[in-house]
Amino acid sequence: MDKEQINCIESAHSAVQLLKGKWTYYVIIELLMNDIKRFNQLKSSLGNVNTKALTDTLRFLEGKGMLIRTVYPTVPATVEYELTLKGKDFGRILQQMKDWNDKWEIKE
Amino acid sequence: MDKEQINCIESAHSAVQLLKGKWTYYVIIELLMNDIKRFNQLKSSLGNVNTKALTDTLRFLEGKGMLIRTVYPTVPATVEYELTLKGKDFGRILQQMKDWNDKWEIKE
DNA sequence: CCGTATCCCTGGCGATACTG
DNA sequence: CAGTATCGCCAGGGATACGG
Repeated sequence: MDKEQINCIESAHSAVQLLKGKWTYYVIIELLMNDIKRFNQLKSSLGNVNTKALTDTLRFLEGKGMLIRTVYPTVPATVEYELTLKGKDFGRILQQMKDWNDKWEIKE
Repeated sequence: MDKEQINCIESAHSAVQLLKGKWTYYVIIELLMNDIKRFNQLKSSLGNVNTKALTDTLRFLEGKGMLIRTVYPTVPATVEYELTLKGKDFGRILQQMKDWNDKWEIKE
């Protein structure tokens, strides 16, 4: 890896930010696996996150253009979340992280 | 990306943890660019992090096998930090994050 | 020079109750 | 069902001073 490349890596910063939150990573994984999920489906899948943490996370990812929130005017309300193309493409990064981890984890 | 692949991505978890800390990312970048740096060199490169935050970060990364800490018994003490092979290989992930970001960032 | 030792403070997150 | 609204905690970081 040459120096110029590395120098430019600083622009990885905004991608890194996406993984700072405690739940962002798990939400993305869930939506990669299931395409579409409703609020409470996500909530139970993630082992009962509290509602505030989950809504904060979803709003954050929506703001970053990672997912789409769709509200259906039913009673009671139905809301579906799914990844955008950008969000789905992020899966490649997670895949590479997995590969890296498998490669370097301690074996005994 | 098929479902089985995605399911396994959960093992990306420990790679994700490496980016949670406020300074881990920047330390790795610095050491990718410079191979070897001493404590105060890192400190000033990172825009004067406070000492505690930096030592915590360095100890954390050392514990994860990302870097090597070498102490030279000079007076005053000299300490050098450099990435391990594992740490250097992590650069590929950051590179891909940069590529992803360039691909999807908003242009206007 | 390279930290350790304190103290402090903030914001991310949790628990819970309540609404359209 | 899908949140919003409060309140509170506490771990991660910051500022500073001191030690080998």
